[in-house]
Amino acid sequence: MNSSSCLPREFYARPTLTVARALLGMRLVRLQDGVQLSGIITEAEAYIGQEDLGCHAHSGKSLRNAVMFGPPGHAYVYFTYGMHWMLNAVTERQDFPAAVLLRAIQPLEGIEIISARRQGRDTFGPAKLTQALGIDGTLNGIDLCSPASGLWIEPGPPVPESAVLTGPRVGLYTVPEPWKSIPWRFRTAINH
DNA sequence: AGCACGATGCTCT
DNA sequence: GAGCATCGTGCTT
Repeated sequence: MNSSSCLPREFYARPTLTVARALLGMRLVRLQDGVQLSGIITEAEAYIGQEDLGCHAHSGKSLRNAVMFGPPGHAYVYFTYGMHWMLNAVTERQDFPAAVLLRAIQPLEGIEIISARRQGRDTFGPAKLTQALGIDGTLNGIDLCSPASGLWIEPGPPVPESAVLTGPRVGLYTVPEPWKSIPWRFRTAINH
């Protein structure tokens, strides 16, 4: 696959809900040690600005969330629950902290390697996705619009509106309403 | 098929 | 010291 076809920065420099929806069906590509792995994005969630009490940026800029305050099209990768890495794509304009959490892929290239890393289990889950593609904190802040970083997103098969499901974001147990239930989760209706 | 729980360590108050 | 944008196991229905 041609790595020059990574999505341009203007793709990410749009409203976060637009980007989250548009990422469904796109191909997430990881080039690591000369081996290319990829998968179709099937689930994503929007985290939008300091008003959003579910967003890491809600209490201001910190060392951890600083990348979200930067320019769009970069990877915000953070560590949680003592063992899991999460991958986000930064959206909107510089200084407006927002991002899309990538929550699931359907493996496309490098299926044997992915299967081995996952010990035969699925890749539907934000930490499963990063484990499958070998994504960790060393990729925090990298530019998704440059293939040199080894991680980028390319166009993929379009997902029709009829195949898009929405609902509340996952895992925000202690986040107050309306943020806890606002339907900012997008997924492709496929049988797992 | 669904729920409860333990693992495990970083970040910020 | 508390709280995680989770996962896999093991137990219950």
